[in-house]
Amino acid sequence: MGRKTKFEPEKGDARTRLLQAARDIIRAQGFAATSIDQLCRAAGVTKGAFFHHFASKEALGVAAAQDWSATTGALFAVAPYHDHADPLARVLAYVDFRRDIISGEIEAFTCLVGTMTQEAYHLHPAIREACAESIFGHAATLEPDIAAAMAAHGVTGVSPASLAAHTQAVLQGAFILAKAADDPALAIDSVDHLKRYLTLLFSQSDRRTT
Amino acid sequence: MGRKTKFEPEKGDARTRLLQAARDIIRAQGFAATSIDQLCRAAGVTKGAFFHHFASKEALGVAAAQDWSATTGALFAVAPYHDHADPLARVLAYVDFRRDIISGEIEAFTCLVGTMTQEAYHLHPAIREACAESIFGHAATLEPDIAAAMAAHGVTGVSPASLAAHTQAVLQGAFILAKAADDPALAIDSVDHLKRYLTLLFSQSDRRTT
DNA sequence: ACAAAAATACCGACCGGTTGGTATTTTAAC
DNA sequence: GTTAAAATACCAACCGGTCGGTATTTTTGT
Repeated sequence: MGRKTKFEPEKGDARTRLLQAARDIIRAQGFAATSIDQLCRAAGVTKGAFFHHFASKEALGVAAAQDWSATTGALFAVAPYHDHADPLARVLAYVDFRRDIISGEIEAFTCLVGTMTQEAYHLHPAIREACAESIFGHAATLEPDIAAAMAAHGVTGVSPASLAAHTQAVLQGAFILAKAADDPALAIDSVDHLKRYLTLLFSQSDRRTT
Repeated sequence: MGRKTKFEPEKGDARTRLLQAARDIIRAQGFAATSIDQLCRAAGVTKGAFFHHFASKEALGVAAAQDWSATTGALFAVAPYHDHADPLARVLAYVDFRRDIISGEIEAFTCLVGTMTQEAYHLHPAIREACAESIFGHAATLEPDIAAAMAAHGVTGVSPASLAAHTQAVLQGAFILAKAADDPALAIDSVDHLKRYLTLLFSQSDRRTT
């Protein structure tokens, strides 16, 4: 029942290293353009190890999406934007938090599952599903705060789920623009527009009704 | 010394058919997952014809992006949203126009260059550049109307270029969400949020200042 | 007017390397 | 000693790209 590698204990096991390599390389190159050999080379493992842990390249894609959900989920769960007392303040602080992440190399702040969705939605339904769960699962974590803020400010005409999804759409689109222009500033601009939208949406309704 | 074909075999030109196949197949599968053989099969031409017209697969990608710019540019140039007298009405009608396009099969309404940008920004700089020119070139066509609407409604604090770029970010993000959920409705929702943002942004400033 | 010359358009067999994946063997933990 | 983890060796299909060749059209010298 050999479970752990005696050597290189700090680097983790083959599966973890492959998942890390997948996260970094697929974000930069995309899923289809990333070969299993390249992944193995980057992770420092052999092909035999790869197919011991993953049944296929598609299975690796699914696992990478799930791993992405887990790691980003943990990151957002402890992020400071939850600390505000007012629900609207929490929502706006979330947007600020997303904005602050955008800097440096593009492949360091862009979204793995957004990238994979584009390529896999037609060819690899299993990956598409895992990506969808990641995106909409994360969006769902915003819904309670959005719903509370809407109730507090009397905003009607939109659903919390739709608004939560829209924040993710803006972020995904911002990443595409940053990639196209090869400049993170474009992404930051769009996130600023998103914050302005939320501010206007919630302040406008205050004047109308309660 | 024959230089150019005076009268092209107009309709069924191999180059044109390859470009059409590229537009359709790459939108569904992505650039890397689309093989030259598949393109040739779909276009009904041979590999010899492919490499007669395009120096490489990357060159095909660049040509496809440029072709996309040309065809969509022609479509938007004659679109009815230009007919409104008021610049803000033109901007909002543009958003409506984009919204109305979203229906049916996902690969029919999504954006070729947005899809290619994700995959090519790191591996194929030439494609990234062609995609960027397509996206930001289109955004630039919106700037005069946005600038006029801002002047008319006294909107300050944002640049016309940034707002034009943001409309494209929302659209690109909306496409990703539609792909992830396999449902165009998600994309329509985000475009609705975009229109609400523009409405709020331009109406709010009216109250404050000129 | 006419044909040689040259360029374009297209074909499809073929090449070497790479791909995702398999089969078998070795290593190491309990 | 058993069993999981990982390494090695290997494969057939496919990849982007090349190449020699043909057919057709346009240019051009006369």
